[in-house]
Amino acid sequence: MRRRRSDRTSAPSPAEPAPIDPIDPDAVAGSVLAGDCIEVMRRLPAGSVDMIFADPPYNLQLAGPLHRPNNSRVAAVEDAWDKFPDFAAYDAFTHAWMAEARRVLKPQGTIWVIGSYHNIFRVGAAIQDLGFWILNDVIWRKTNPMPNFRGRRFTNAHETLIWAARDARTRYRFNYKALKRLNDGLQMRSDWLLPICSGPERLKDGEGRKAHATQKPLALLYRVLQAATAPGDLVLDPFFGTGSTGVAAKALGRRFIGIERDPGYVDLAMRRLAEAPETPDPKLLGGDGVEREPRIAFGLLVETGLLPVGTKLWDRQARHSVKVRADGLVETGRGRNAAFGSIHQMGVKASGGPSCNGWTFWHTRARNGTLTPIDELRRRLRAEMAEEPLTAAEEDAAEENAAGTDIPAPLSVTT
Amino acid sequence: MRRRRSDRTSAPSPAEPAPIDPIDPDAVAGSVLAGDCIEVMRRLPAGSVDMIFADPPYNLQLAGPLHRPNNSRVAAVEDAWDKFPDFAAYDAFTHAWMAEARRVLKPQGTIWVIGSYHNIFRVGAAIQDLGFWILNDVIWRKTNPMPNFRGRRFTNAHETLIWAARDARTRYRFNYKALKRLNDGLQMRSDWLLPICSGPERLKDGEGRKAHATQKPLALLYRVLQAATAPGDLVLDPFFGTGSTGVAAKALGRRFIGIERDPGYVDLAMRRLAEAPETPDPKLLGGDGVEREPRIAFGLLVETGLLPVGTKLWDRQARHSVKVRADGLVETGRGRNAAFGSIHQMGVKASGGPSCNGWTFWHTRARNGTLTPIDELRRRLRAEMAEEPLTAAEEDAAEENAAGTDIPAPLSVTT
DNA sequence: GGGTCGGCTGAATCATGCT
DNA sequence: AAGCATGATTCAGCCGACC
Repeated sequence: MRRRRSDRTSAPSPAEPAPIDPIDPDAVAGSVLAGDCIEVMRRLPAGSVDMIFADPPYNLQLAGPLHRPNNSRVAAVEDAWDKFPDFAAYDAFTHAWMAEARRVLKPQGTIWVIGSYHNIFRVGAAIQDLGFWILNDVIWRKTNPMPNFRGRRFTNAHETLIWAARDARTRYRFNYKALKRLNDGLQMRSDWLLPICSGPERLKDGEGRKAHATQKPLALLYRVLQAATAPGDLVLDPFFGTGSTGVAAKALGRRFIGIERDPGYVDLAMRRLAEAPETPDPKLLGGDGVEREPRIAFGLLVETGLLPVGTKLWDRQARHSVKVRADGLVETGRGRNAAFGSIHQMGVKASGGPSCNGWTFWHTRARNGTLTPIDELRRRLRAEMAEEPLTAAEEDAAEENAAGTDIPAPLSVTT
Repeated sequence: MRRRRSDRTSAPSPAEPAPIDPIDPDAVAGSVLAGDCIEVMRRLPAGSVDMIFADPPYNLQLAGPLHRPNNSRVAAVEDAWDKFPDFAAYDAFTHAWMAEARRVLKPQGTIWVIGSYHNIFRVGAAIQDLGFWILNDVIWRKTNPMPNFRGRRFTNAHETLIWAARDARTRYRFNYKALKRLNDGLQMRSDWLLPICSGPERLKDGEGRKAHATQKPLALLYRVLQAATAPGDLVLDPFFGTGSTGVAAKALGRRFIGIERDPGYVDLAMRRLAEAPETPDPKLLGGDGVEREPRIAFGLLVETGLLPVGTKLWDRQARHSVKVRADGLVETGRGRNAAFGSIHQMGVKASGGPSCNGWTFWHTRARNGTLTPIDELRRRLRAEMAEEPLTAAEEDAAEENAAGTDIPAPLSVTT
C-alpha cells in the first residue's frame, strides 16, 4: 500500500524506525556514550568524524576450555558479546555497524579495524564490499604472545589491522614523516612489533582478574593516531571497551567519542579517562613536520640576486645545462634548437623522465667544479624570509657552500 | 524440458559438461599438467592429495604507471591472468577453484593459500564459507620489500598465508617438533621473516627480465612443506607458475602435481624441475622426530622387567602414589577406595585435571628419594629397541638418572 | 684479486593545488 | 570538472664496472 504524504505528519507507526534523536559530536567529544554502537552512530550526523578505530568482537568460536601443560586453565574470551550463531550472523552484524561507520566518517577520513584470523577475513571483505578502499593491512607482531600449549599449530603471535579510506580516490591523512622519524629514519613498515597489554597498564577488577578480555596496548593506539590524525581531530571508537583509544587520544591532543554497550565498561572507561594525562603543550605533539613551507617562485631567486641572469645551471652529471633568464624561466640551445621553460619543464626535457623536480635537478657550479642544488638557495631564502636566524651549524654549512662559488651572498629580502 | 533417461546414452549435447577423463594422481606425480586448474582438478579423484599450496592471482587493480624518485618505472604485474572485472568475478573464481581443491584434498589434508590485502580477505572468507577450518594465518615478513616511493602509505612489507584443514575436526599433520628445531628450540611463530626471491634463484627470460612476475622464494615453500607434510606425501599446486612448489617438494622427498594454464610457464617449470636436486638419502629428511618413534605400551615396561610388578609410582610432589600391576595397569587404595586404570586415567584422578600424560606425571622413587619420570624408562627402552647407541650426553644423563634407584638395568628386548 | 661505488630492481591498488 | 603546473619521493640486496 502506498503511503500518502499526509501520513508522514502523523505519529510514526511501530513499523517505522523510532525518530532519531540527533547527537552533536562536538558536544559529546571526550565522553563515552552508552548503548549499541549501531543505534548511537545513527544519531551522529554524516561526515562528522575524522577517523574511526574499531576493535569489534572476534567471533572466536572456541570449542571448549583450554588448559596449559600444567593443567591450569587459560582465561579465554567467553563473554556474550563474542557469541554469534554462524558466519552469516557475524557478517550481518559487521556490515551493519560498518555501514553506519562509513556514513559518519568524513569523506577524507579513514577507518582502522583490528582482528584475528577468526574474523578479519569477514571484516576485510565487508570493508571492500561497502566501498572503503584498503590502504594497508598492518600486522601487530606481539613480543610476548601466548604460546600454543597443545603444540598443534604455530604460535599465534600477531593480530591484523586493516586501514582503509572512505573512498577510493580521496585525500586521506598519513603523517609519513612523523612515522619515519618514529622508525629511526626509515619508512614505517606494515609490520609493527609491540608488546601485549600487561603489567600496570592492564586494568584489573576487584579480584585481580583482568577487567576486559581484549584490552589493547596504548602503544598500538598511539601509533595509529599518530599515523592518521592531526591534533584536534575527532576520533570515534564504536567498541570502546576500557577506553584505550580515548586515553591515547587525550595524550596526543586528539578529541574522541567512545561508544560502549556494557554499562560496566562504560563506568570503567570513564573513571580511567578522568585520570588519564593530557599533553599540556601542543608543541610537544609534533604533527607531521610537513606543514607547508611558503612557496618560493624560482623567479624570486633571480629578483633577489641570488641567481644573476645568465647563470648556468647543470644537472648532477653536468651533462645538461640551462641559462637563467630575467623572467624566471631557463633556456637552452640556439637558433632552431632553442627552448625555454620553467626549471621543471626543462628538467623533464633534459632527463627524459615523466616528471622532474627542477629544484633538486638543477645545480649551480662553483669555480672548483662543486655542484650545489638550487634547492639549497631556496632553503636559504626561506630562512631569511622567516626572519629566523640560522643555527650555528647551518651558518657554517651555508658559508662552506658559498665559499668559492659564483653565487653572491644572500641579500635581505622584502616581500 | 525434462530429459529422458535414454538421452544420456546418446552423444553429449554441447550444453552438457564434457565427459570426465580421469587422471591417476600417482601416475602424474612429479609432472606439470597444462590447463585450467579447475578443469584439471575435476579429473582428479576425491581425497587424493595430502596438501595443497596455492598462489592464486591477487587481483591487484593497479591504476597507472608508478615511478621511483629517480624516475625509473616500476615493473608492475600487468599480466592478463591478474585482471578481474570486479570483486564478484574474483569471488566466483575463488569459490570455484577452492571447492574443487577441497574435494581433491584428503579428509585429513590441509591447504595453504598466499595473498596480499588486495585479495586475502576474499580468499579467507571463501575458505571459511566452503567449510575449511582455519588453523593459522601466517605472515611472511619480507626482509627487503619494495619501498613506498610516494610516501603515501606504510611500506607494504608482508604477505599473508592462510593455513586451513579440510574440516573442523580432522586430524591434520603439523610437524611441531621439526619446526621448533628450525626455530632454535622455540615454538615456530605465525610471523616468518624471509627475503623475497631475487639473485640467482630468480628465473630470468632471454633478455634478463624476470621470467614470472610473482616467483616465490624456495625458503617459504620449504617451511610450508616441512610444517604440514611427511616424506612421500602428495602435494598439489593449482597455480604452479615457475614450479617453486615442485622444486621444494623434490628437495624434501615429497611428491607433487603442478597445474599451470600458461604453456610458457609449463615449459619453464618442467625444464627447471628436470635440473632440480633431489635429496638422495631419506634419512636426511628428518620428519617430525615424533611419529617415527615406535609406540611403547606401558605394559612393555613391566614385561621387560624395567618396572617390576608392585613398584610404587609417585607424582612429582610425592603426594599421590599407585602400584604397578602385572596387566600394565596401575592401582591405588584399598577396599572401597580401590581403583585402577591406565597410567593416564589414574593421573587424571590424582591431578584433578581434564587430562594427563601418565608418562610424565608418574615417577619412580630412588632410595635417596630422587624422582624420575617413567618417560625416562620408555626412552631407554626405545633406544634399546632401535638398537641405536645413545649419544654420549644421553648416556651420561641416563646413568645419572639411574644411579641409586631401585630400577634394574635395562634388559635386552626382543619383540 | 679484493674492495668500492654506482646502477638496477622487487605482487604497488603511491599527489596536490590552482585555474 | 578537467587540465595543467608544481614538485615530493626509496630500502635492501645483487651485480657489474672500475680501481
